[in-house]
Amino acid sequence: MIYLDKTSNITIHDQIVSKISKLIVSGALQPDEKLPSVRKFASQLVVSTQTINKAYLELERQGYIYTQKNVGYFVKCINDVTKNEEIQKTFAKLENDIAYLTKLGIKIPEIINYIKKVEV
Amino acid sequence: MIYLDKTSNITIHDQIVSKISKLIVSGALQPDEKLPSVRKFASQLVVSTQTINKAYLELERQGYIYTQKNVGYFVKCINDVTKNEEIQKTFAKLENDIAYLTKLGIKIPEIINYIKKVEV
Amino acid sequence: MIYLDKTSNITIHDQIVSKISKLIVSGALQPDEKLPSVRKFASQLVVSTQTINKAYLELERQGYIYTQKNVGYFVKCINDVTKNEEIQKTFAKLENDIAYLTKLGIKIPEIINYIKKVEV
Amino acid sequence: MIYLDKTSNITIHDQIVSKISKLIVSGALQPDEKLPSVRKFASQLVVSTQTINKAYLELERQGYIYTQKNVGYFVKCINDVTKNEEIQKTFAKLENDIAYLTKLGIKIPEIINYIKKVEV
DNA sequence: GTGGTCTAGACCACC
DNA sequence: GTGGTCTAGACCACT
Repeated sequence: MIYLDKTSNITIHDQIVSKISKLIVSGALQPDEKLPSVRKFASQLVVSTQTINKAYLELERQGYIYTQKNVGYFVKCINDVTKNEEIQKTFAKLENDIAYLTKLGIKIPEIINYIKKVEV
Repeated sequence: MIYLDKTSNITIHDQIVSKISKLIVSGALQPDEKLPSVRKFASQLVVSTQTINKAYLELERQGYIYTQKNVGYFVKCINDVTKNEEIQKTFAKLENDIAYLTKLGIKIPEIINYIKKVEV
Repeated sequence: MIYLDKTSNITIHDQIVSKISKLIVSGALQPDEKLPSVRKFASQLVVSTQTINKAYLELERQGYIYTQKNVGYFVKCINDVTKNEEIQKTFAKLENDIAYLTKLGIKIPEIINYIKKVEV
Repeated sequence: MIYLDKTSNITIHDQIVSKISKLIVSGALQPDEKLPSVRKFASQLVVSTQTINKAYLELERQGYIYTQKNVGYFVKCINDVTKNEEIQKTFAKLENDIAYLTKLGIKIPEIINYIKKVEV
């Protein structure tokens, strides 16, 4: 289930786009799986249908989903290119945060130790 | 110098708050160092003075800076508590991204190797 | 055979109406020729019978076809008046496009040269 | 001034997109010229602000205009590539209509004569 | 006053 | 029931 922060500075439809796309890329949503209908999803998340519409349109524009009129929205098969892009973006964020941590006085070995604990 | 993304969904004053606070916590801005005047900063960043004002007020509220009337805004001495909070938040983000990377098929040792390369 | 663009903004039954009427006026469909039954046509075009029904009713209203109950829909004899209307409408569109081309910097002689090549 | 057909099957925002883009490509709207504000245009055309918004967003996506937040929408400099695309599309329509006219019994020389008269 | 977002409710074409 | 469009009115951040 998706949790939305309605007080956030990030727009609601962008939050939805971001979460759905993550679910797709990570495989939690399988190719050709049907997404909730605009109306059902809107009532589930307690937002207007237009907000869902905008999110779905954006996901379609970004290549994550496709639409069949009068039928519904479906998950596209994510190719390796898209996946690699996601990996690159995430590594970039990682690098950024690690740089920040070192500025805060944390040494790389400490970070690596932390990550190894995450693994468990 | 600060770069702002005026097309971003994140509000401009929030971008400023986020960047200044990072500069402070990481030590790039030293305690009691004077920040640019509202007007100068506004003209530097090509935004309105109100936007800078709002950013400074928020930074003051969050405890990063203090104000001396008719003199200017200054960097507060960041205590260890604040620093630790930052570290905790950053580690939380790190953990999040690592979880995402593993879902994308990257193994922890690969991530660690990547981090070691960053170190160089 | 008719090709439909189901992603178009133009409604499906309007696309059908437009294509059938062109086939009739241009003589590809001869007077008193029987049109496909609603059900067959619907399954051929992979649309619902209601859509075909609506298209046929509209074609009847516009005077292109007539219906014999329990028998089917048939092509009407297109009189010269209808034909002339079509010709006028098409010339109007032509004029429109030519005006646009001249605004784009294309000279009339170039357009005529292009048309002469089409002739071949 | 723009006239909208609210009874048309073509969506209102698409009508606006189509007309504005023609005005831009043909040079009636000059590069960096400011477009009407969302609200003013909406009240002029007697549509909702969202409809204008959608039209402007689409025009931006198609590369005809650009936006400066809190300032307005402006006409982009149309490069020759875009112009050539427009010319190609219009010639395609022309060819289509000419084919239809010939099916209706009009000979190419007649069409050329007609065009020459348009020239006057 | 500017763009941008959101809601709640409505209507349409289609399945 | 499905997506798609539209309205009218509201609030926000920024100039």
